[in-house]
Amino acid sequence: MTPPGLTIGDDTLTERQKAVLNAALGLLVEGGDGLTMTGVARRASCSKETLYKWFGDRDGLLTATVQWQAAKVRMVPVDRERLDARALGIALEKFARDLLSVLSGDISVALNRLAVSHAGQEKRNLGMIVLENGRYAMGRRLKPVLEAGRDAGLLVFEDCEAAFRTFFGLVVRDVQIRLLLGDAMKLDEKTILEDARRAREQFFALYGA
Amino acid sequence: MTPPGLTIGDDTLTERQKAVLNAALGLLVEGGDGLTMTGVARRASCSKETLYKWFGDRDGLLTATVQWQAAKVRMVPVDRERLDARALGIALEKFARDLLSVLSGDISVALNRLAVSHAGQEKRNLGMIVLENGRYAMGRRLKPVLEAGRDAGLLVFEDCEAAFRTFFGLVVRDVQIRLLLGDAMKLDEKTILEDARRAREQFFALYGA
DNA sequence: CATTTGCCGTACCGTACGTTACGGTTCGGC
DNA sequence: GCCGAACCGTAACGTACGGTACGGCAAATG
Repeated sequence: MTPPGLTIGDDTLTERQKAVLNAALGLLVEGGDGLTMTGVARRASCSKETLYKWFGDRDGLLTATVQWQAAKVRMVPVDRERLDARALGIALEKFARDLLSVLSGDISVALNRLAVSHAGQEKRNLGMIVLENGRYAMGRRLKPVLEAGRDAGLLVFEDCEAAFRTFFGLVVRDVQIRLLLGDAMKLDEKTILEDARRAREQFFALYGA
Repeated sequence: MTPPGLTIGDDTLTERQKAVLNAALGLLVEGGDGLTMTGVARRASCSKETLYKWFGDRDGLLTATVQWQAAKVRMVPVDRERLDARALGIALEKFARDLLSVLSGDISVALNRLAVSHAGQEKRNLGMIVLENGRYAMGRRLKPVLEAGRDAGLLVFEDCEAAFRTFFGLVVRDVQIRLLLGDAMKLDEKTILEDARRAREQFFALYGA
């Protein structure tokens, strides 16, 4: 059994365990209520006893599932070499595209729904995990780019965190909450490209030197 | 029993029924899992038989609760008389303050968590109700103001919906998703005022004539 | 070959909760 | 005062699901 509190990564899991967590992810995407211990055991062709041996209890399985998915979506970091206005704009736009793509994906929606509903109860760990690997990871990833842009004289801001949150708002707008609430909005590749370009332009209009 | 599909308003409910729904709201805010039929009956000092007689089943009670809360938070409409740049800025800033105040309130967070978790199952009605009385109601309320600003030559945009969504993003940013995920961020009166002012300034910088 | 280990499949248990049923009480109308 | 409707409080039922126990089997281990 995985010790509680230990971060689950790619190497601390056997292939069989990864398969089990992928089965849980599939069940979660197909509809939040299908994710029962019996359902996971049947989908993964394993016994419930094994689930409890490996993950402790239902919460442990859910936590491991969320962490496993978080470990899978490591986005490529942005390089801050040769930073001119064009390169910075490309980096920001690519970041926006990646963010919208992940956010609008079935897995992200299902995972955020699960974490949000668990944050309503006493168990807030799932919410914190999603926050840490979602919103906060985004900030840690983009802030060096923003600061590099400021150092290069391309951007003007005092509070980097505030600048990132504005960029976040310009990119995401009402997309995430509408998706979480079940709004059947279409977010195809073309829309994402347009949204990312618009967010970049608006961000430069607000923070460009 | 309330016929299914009928919109529950302020006048279609007796005082006793409103008290029951307020009890359900209180239970919901105190922790999503406390909202059981037995819990509501005990809190409202009524019998479960009465609950089922009035609301049909648990889903009906939840739907009525959400609609009842939505009926309570009718925000004051913005008047479009005497629209100069200063009046428009004040209207936008007040809208932003109201939006942030409602969004960060305990009831809104609890209600959105409930609706989000229900959107993950097959029953999407709660999510649609919250969307209709939340995000969409905001759009219907602000769009006339934006168009009046455009008619007065104060704002420049082609797509009113897009302009509203940008304003929404500038105001809300990451606040709602962080609150829904259980982030213990403080959003006191001072912060809301500053956020609203910043959102107004940024929106004017992007869409001002 | 004998033994241990790990795991599958399944049956089982306890609990929580939605739902129903029923006896007792209050209250307005005649 | 009498009646019926509405309602309260509680007990009871059915089910779903988290968690546990156990038999069997196959592969590793000696």
